[in-house]
Amino acid sequence: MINEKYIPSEVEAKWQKNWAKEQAFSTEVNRQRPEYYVLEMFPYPSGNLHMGHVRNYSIGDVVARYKKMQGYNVLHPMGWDAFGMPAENAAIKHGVNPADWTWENIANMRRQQHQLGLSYDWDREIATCHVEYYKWTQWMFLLFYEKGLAYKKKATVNWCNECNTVLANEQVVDGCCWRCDSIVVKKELEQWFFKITQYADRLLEDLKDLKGWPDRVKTMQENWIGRSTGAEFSFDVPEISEKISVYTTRQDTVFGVSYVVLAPEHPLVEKLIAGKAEQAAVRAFVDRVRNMSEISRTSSETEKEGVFTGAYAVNPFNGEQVPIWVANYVLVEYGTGAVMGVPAHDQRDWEFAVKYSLPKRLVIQAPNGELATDTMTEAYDGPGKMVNSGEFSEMDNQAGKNAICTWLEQRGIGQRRVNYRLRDWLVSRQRYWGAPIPMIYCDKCGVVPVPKTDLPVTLPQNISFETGSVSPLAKVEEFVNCTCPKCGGAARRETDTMDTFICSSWYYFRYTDPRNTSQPFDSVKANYWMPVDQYIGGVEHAILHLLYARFFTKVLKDAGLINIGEPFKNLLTQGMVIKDGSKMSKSKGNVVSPEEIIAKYGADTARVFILFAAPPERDLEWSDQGVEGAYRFLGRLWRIVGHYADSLVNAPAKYDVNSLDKNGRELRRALHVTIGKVSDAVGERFSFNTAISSIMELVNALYAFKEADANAQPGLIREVVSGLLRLLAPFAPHITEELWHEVIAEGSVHEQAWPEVDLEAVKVDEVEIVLQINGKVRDKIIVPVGLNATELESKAFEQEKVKELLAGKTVVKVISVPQKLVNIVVK
RNA sequence: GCCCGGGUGGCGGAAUGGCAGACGCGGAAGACUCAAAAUCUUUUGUUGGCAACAACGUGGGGGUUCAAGUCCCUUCCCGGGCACCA
Repeated sequence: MINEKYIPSEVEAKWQKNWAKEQAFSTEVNRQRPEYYVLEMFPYPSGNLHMGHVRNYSIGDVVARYKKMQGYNVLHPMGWDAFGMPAENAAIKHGVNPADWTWENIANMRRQQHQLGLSYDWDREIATCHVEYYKWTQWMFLLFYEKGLAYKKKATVNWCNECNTVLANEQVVDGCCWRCDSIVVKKELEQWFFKITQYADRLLEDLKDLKGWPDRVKTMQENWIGRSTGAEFSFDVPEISEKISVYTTRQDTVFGVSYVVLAPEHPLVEKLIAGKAEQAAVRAFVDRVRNMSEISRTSSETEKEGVFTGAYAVNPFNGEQVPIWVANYVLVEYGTGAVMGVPAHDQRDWEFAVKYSLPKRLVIQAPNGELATDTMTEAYDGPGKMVNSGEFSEMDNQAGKNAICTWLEQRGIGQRRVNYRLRDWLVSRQRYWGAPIPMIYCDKCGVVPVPKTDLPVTLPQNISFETGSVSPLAKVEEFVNCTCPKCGGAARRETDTMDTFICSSWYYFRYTDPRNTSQPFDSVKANYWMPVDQYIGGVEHAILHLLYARFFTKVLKDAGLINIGEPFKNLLTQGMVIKDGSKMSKSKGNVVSPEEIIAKYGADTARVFILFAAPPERDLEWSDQGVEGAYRFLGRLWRIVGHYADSLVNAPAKYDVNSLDKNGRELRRALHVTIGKVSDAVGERFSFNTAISSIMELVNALYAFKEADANAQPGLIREVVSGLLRLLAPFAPHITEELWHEVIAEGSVHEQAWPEVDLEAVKVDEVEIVLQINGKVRDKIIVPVGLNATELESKAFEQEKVKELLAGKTVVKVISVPQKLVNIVVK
């Protein structure tokens, strides 16, 4: 018997318990059915779900449930990105144990996820801080090391004073720390790196195959990788018997070089100025630039400044001596740390030359032939004909680029070169709460990897947290001191932990085989499920996580562990949840707590609202009244099904469709039109908002039917309600389950097949045709379906209103579109 | 500066080149009620008109087309990404 009033808390708790008991969403490899892997980015266990999570999981849950009803074997797991700074900060601030803090947060957030009624296979839950997980993260590190992809080097690295640790380039946003926003400084440190640059080309190339990714994300990755092609060659510096190697993409302009510039950190600077009058000035300049912050140093707004070294280099193309400068706009990390200056054809060089009165020489003439350095006001970087370029003069500059390279290669003084903006991934962190890097330092044997059989390297408990610049693990004697696996002598452990982005770079593989104790995952299982068919998360990971995960996947493929090269086939980047015009945040005080909303309206309402209020990729404006609307809609559904409950329970499963009257046929048509619309919206377009609006229309149609026809055929009502509940089930899983159970059948609505359109039901025998005169709607007529253009036209001219409006006018043209409209053009 | 998104009623948002504003919110009216809430029904782009109806209307300006929110050109505004990468 259906309760008169819809009380979500009762319905939802009941079914959540039931699904948990039945393990309704557990999955195994099954080759009888097509597989489908839907994944939402796993959360950091901060303690509470926020609306962004609710949105993320609601979207994923709709996809998972829909695919399941379509007959797919669906994998839909959940876990925790559980290592990271907040746990450690809580430890420092409140003296709690990071592990305890993390596990408590996980427990709370898991409880909140249960309240949302998400269809996860909870047997596959993982947490990256669990020793059975990070053991395999360490295994991955060793794999990278074996493959020569993990190495240690001393380098200038990004350091965050607030977080007391180094950061990867990807984690520096506008010169600030991605996590705490404080200014990042440079430090010279010996650190572990992953050789992601070795995969730069493939990471770039394979973007083309990611048809299911938003262009925006692909473009961002493309920019980040920043591939360029050009030439590298040397300028001789006879006075010190050295060469300065430069990289350029504009080798076609080599005859226009009027100076060579080094980065302040370039290793040759000291040698060049040794004993020269310029020595003091150059050193002062270099010191000043080095002390500039990263932000002002790399901003294109910063004025180009430089200083002459007093030394000269020889242009190998024309033998000219050109001055060597040091300037702030040259970066030591990119290319060779030295560039050739061609003021006429590079805007930066132009500005620099103007400031220091360096000569400009035109070597590319524009197609209109009007360029001259005296009349130019800025550099010309367009295409053209090479001039003043010796044997290359008169060549098209594109062809010239090639010819110059060939010239260099033939003489052995240079070659074609590809360069990337992407740098290797700095993966060490001077923090406690992360996976320890499984490396050992032995005085005799040097750097020795921990044997895989000795894993895991366990994080010690009972550790004291004081702020300082050494890694917390370095202070734990029992952890640091160990024996060398090679010689058995006394040795020390690496005390840095891994960047947590390593943990999240392979978790989607672990889900495919989460309890494996002998390997990170079984290849057969991973190959069955992978790639992830639909990945869903925020666009803020467009570069970070999504680039690292792609890198990992390629390395694992090369290592023979899997047979796919890309982890995520389709990517949906959801928009933010906004309130009062800005992102929900504690500091803005505009946070709406999911738990409160669920307590007041239920999870179904929260889900329906959040999916209905905006398309998934766009930002979503939170509206309390909108939530009320979603709640009202579910109430309306509840009541209309309740109204028909008696006849539904006794309804026949089959009935004679031909016996329906006009109202009945229309209702049945509404059902099947809705099935078509919702299937298209959910399955093809991820347009959940319009899917829900179509379902709302069907409910409205049911109310209209009730008003019009008191004696409904039970068979028809059953067909409609059964279809309606199945259509809504992925969105509002609890209420549909309850109603299904009460009025349709014993089993779960979520085990049912997705409804199919009956084309017969959708057919109509009359259509409305719009009559336009000069493109303006003047009348509408109902005509039998299938009239051709000519028949329609004559019908149109028969209309009294049309005749009236045409009186005294000349018909110029008539456009007649069957099933749609007739447009009469008159003068 | 460059590259992506986006600009549609009072609001969130719909519209394979073919009736702009589906659906929801908000507003108005009616029914039920002693009354209110809840619910159900009707209505609701703007302007003019008692009305039938007409004109206007998708950031601005041009264009293509019988027909443009949708295609093309141009311009403005908002959001995001990249930005001395040679």
